[in-house]
Amino acid sequence: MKNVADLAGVGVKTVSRVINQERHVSADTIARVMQAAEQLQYQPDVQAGNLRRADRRTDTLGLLVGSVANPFSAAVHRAVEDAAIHRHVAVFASSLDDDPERERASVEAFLRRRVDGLILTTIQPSQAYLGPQLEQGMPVVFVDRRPNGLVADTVLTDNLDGAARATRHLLGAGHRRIAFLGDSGDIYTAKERKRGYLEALRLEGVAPDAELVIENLGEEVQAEAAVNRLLALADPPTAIFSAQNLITIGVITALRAHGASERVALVGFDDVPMASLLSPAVTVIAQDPTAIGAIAARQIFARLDGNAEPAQDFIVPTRLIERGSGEIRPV
Amino acid sequence: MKNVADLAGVGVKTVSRVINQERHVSADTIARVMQAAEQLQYQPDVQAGNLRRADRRTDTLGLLVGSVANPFSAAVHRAVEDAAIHRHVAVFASSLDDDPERERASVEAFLRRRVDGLILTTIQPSQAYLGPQLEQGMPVVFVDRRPNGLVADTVLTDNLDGAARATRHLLGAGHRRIAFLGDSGDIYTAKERKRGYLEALRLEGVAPDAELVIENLGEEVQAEAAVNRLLALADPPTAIFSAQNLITIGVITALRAHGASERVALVGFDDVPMASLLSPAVTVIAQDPTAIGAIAARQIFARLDGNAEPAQDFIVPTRLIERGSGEIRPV
DNA sequence: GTCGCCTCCGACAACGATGTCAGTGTCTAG
DNA sequence: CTAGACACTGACATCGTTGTCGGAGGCGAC
Repeated sequence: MKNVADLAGVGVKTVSRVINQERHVSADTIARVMQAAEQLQYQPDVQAGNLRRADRRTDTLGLLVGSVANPFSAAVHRAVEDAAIHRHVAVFASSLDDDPERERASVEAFLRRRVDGLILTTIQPSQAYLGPQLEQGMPVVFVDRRPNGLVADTVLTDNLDGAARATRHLLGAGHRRIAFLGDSGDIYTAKERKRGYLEALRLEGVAPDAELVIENLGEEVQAEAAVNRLLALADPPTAIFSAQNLITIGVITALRAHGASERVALVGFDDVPMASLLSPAVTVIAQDPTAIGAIAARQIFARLDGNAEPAQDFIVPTRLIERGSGEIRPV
Repeated sequence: MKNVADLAGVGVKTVSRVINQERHVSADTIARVMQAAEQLQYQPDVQAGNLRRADRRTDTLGLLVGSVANPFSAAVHRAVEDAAIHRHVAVFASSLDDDPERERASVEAFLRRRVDGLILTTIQPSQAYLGPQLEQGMPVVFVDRRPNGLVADTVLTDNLDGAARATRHLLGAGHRRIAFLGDSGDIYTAKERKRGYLEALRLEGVAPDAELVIENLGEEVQAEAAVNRLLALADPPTAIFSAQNLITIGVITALRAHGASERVALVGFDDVPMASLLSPAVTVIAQDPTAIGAIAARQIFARLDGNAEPAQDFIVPTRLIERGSGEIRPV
């Protein structure tokens, strides 16, 4: 900036005024400064400005999602980015990988860089460590999973309702032996979805069978193995509710291998890529990651703009997409 | 930092020394400072430090990809993140959307934030505007597309070879009427893939038919329409080479609708999600986005660590995955 | 005892920008 | 002609941190 000022023959403050489009600079001076800035390829340093600026904004956001390579997370990321770009806010994106240590490291990295706000998916047993930041007025929005030990804005899929709906859909097709395949019970969404499954069974008067409930499936191959076990039972399930994306894919693979995909009904939680092109096409409870990201970003910016209402929950509804696999009736 | 110093009863410089683990601080003082920092939940401001620090590093990277929601881009992003996290480097990720204005805005946003390096996918006709940064020693690596008006490290899929291989594969199955479906000829990868297609035809002595070459397909529905047109020709193609991800999906949808998916052969460039679960399963030329991201990050860090060799091209090979659709023989 | 070296520590300037304030010049109303 | 308002400008302090430098004290070698 000093160089620009020297070249234009003005003081640094005047350059600052021109760059920030403040008033009280003559047209002539503006032209000279602009030309000098152009000539020197001057780019202001937002961090340095931020140091002295009154509002202390860095125009930067920290986003922590499951994994930037996961389609659900990627859609959330994209929605956040689209909201941020309009405000000239840049987004730091990190992957959680359901690793508590990564949560800690990422949040710390964000805070050291003085982001204006945080959008977080979490795995640690408690997020109380963010208390000081919240009190200082930093906007924090949790997405996909509810925080513990802290009250803050949270954007959630309606997991309970979606899982119940999936289960009711299968019950409605006449199924009574419906298996539940889910991932680790430590994860908020997994717990909720299992709860929805059990509740729907209860309301219909169907006693849950522990044999049909398999959890802690982290990867596709584990889901495949689980299906293999289920189909080998004396009284195998006639339908499967798969409570997560990758698990659904594992289930499809395993059912195919057994030649059972036209016989055993399947409803998955969270949409699967290419679902409508598979045969049978896959019935799912679709989430709306774009809405989740958009709402989270909107709330962050509302807070930055002064909204000081009490923390709020945003529940994003799911949508049942009937494509075929969920409408198979028991034999 | 001032507060920590006061609380610990030492000077600010001593706090700085403790935080940065410099030598010449007594164990007793270290303990006092650490305790004060803990008590005040002190987080150093990396940007302020960077202002004065000799190396001027912000431990920050700018990454511009096609779209963070696209699986290919997401995999690149993930690979970059994994490399960065080990060096405590945070990544700004942005989406290009093949919009020149977005390229300009994103790069500017990165530069204003003084990132240590750039990993870019570009769309503008020239990247000469980055000349000054390159000269100042900022590492810039281009991924997926070659830059124009600038010599810099570049990581590319072997588009020419991959496209030629796809075409040869179809020729080898006996096809002579092979359609080419690609996106905008303005895009580097599209040009290269078309070149590979034409070259393979030429080497085999097959005259290209302009009727069978359709370009500028940006979205799935356009690809579907193109297939409809192709199948309505007097002498329709017996095979299709689809030069991009989304186009391949559109082709599959359209072939299905015509009941032609078991009759018309298909090879796609870039893998498609769930490809092996479709019927017929989709034969593709798979790219390796993880390798691309990893190589780009490695090169950025090598440059930051002082590597000053001339700019280099990294060509990442493709892999032909035969799954069925590409092995259909002409009737 | 003195010199030199080393450890430990803090005062101060500086990084690149902005907020404050005061100074100059011009215009308008009385 | 003068006072007051307002446009325009730059000097200076400041943001949170680190580089430089010098001072105080301890220790070993001569």
